[in-house]
Amino acid sequence: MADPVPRQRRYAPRMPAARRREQLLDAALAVLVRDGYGAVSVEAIAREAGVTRPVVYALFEGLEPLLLALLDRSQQQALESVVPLLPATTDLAGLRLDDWLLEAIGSLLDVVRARPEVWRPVLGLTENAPPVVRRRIEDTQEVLRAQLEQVLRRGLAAQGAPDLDVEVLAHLLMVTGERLARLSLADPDAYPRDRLVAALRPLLAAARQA
Amino acid sequence: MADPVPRQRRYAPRMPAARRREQLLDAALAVLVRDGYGAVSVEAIAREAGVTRPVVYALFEGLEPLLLALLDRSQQQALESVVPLLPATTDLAGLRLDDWLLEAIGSLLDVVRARPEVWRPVLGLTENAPPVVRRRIEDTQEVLRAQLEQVLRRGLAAQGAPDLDVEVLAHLLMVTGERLARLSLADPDAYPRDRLVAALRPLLAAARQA
DNA sequence: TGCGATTGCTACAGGTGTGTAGGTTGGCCT
DNA sequence: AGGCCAACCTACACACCTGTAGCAATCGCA
Repeated sequence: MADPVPRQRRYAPRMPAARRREQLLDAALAVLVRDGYGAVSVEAIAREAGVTRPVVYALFEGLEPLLLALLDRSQQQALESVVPLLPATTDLAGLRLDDWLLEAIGSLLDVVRARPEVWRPVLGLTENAPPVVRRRIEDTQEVLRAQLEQVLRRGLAAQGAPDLDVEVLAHLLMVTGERLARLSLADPDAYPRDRLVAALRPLLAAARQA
Repeated sequence: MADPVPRQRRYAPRMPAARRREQLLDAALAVLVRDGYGAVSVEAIAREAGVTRPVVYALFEGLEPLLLALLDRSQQQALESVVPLLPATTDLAGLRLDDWLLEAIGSLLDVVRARPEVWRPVLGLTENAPPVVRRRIEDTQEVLRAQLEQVLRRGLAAQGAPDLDVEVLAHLLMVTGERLARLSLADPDAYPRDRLVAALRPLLAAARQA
């Protein structure tokens, strides 16, 4: 009497909580990259993972905590790639600042190109995000900017360069990095790494000599 | 029997269609500036205007057409302020390119500071916008960027400057302008117009000498 | 003063998302 | 084998948004 045909898998395959958590974060990232922050919802994440909402609520307190967890994961990966690009303060003496900047930006482009899915959420999609998430992204960017500002300040002092507005310049370098990274992601053929780096060189050279 | 107390104005004050259209655009802009694109809906606009949804649907085909109408209005105002900053092609010969750029960006900052509510929607809030709106904003930015690229190309040719990657540099100048404008809006006291312009000067020196 | 076009409203049907309460299934472990 | 708990699910009560049909108020003008 019972239906012997395996009724199209009513239950999602079982998983230990920890693994399911990771899978949900992956699902959230997938939705986010594919459809943008605006499309991210508990519902959408559950759907993407082939699971129902209560599963999500059992593992996360709600949407925002889930997104923050995702950000923890992504930002850690992102920072791990980027922080090494900052020079140790000890090296600053013998450092040609503009050469270092060019190399740093080149490496950034490599890193971004290597793992686009990690970077897209941080690079472009910050506006539509829930306020908490946006704040987090902006805070992190500000931390990086401040770091960069320190490097610039010390580097310039060490090589006796003129009085530049280091704070504002750090802002401009950040958006420059962002834009170059985005160009690189959007059209890798038209904007290969070396072209972007080369385009930047004359600007930085100008800042070198008094 | 009837309630003689004027029941808290059941009807919104009447208005000719044309004026109501404008008011609805204003309401949309207000919501957008206050709560971001994500909060914009026909419902929210109607509420902000003190009116019910059918009124909105009577005057616009729906949310997207309304937003596009708003963009028409804002972009026209924005372009009217910005286009005059581009030099006539005839002036290019006697033009010191970097001085012109500095002056242009200075004027941009003035214009933005003068009418923040016109610029905010275009400057920051593009990500959460409906796809059509985002496309429109990006297209317009690309048009401006292409214009800028032309000015740079001709200007550099006219003053015999080195072979710079004008296309990429135009991108960088655009994001630079954007960031400076945003800094200016966010904290006018910390970032007065003249400081921002001054910070930019040393970078632009690159364009001058061969 | 009263009629008619204009302007606005109420009310309904349908869609999608949020959380949660309470039942069901599957698999490990004795 | 059978019990038990973790992992999933169904179902409900809200909330907010979209469009639209049909009714009610208002204002201008004869």
